[in-house]
Amino acid sequence: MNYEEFQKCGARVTLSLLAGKWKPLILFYLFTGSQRFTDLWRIMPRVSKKVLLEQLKEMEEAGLIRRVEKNGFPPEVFYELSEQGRTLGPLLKQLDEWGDNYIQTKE
Amino acid sequence: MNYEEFQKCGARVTLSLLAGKWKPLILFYLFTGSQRFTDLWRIMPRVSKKVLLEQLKEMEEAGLIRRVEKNGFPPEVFYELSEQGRTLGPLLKQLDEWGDNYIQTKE
DNA sequence: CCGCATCCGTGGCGATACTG
DNA sequence: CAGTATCGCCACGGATGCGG
Repeated sequence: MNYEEFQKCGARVTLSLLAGKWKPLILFYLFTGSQRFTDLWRIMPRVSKKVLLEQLKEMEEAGLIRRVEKNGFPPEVFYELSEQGRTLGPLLKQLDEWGDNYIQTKE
Repeated sequence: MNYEEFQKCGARVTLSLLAGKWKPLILFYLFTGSQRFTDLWRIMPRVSKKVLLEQLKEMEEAGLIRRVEKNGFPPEVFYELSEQGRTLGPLLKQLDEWGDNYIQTKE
């Protein structure tokens, strides 16, 4: 495997989708159900709205989540997992388990 | 789960260990066996020695790989997976498979 | 409430040259 | 050959304020 092949390989692609600082956390929350933007934002007090929007937009373009807008004023926007995004479940679980195990061995 | 918990959660830890631009590729190569530094470097023509060394050092400190030095001149240094690093095998495989699948659905 | 524009600091990454 | 020193870029993330 050379560099070009590596860039296209599955592992690289997957990691690039999860690479954003807040994306895994967003995914974890969305696994608990559809979330309103302002609620997502409130749960993560340290992220600016701008950045949160960026990450959501990227994930939406990647097809991992869906943006659901309810017309009216004030606006009401929900974000939820797509089918594609839901398939990340087992992967996130394994990432989590490996990490927990790793932490154990370091203590 | 709040932000602080998230920072310590397993998934986050795992992702942080794999986050370097060249780390997954390094791991893939090391899974094929112990590698001399200069060979690793030759295989990845686009990375500078400085950066490659940085990533190797971080992975060594994380306990994922081992640095094996053979005394003499010119110096001869090999890098190889630790037991800990070897346990990443199934995880990398799953990352790769999910990514391949993802790419399929995009075509 | 949601999204966008602007400005800015920082760190990861890279190029290059040099030492033992 | 392996590693260090120096310099610079730029994308990412963050702070703040405006507008629909």
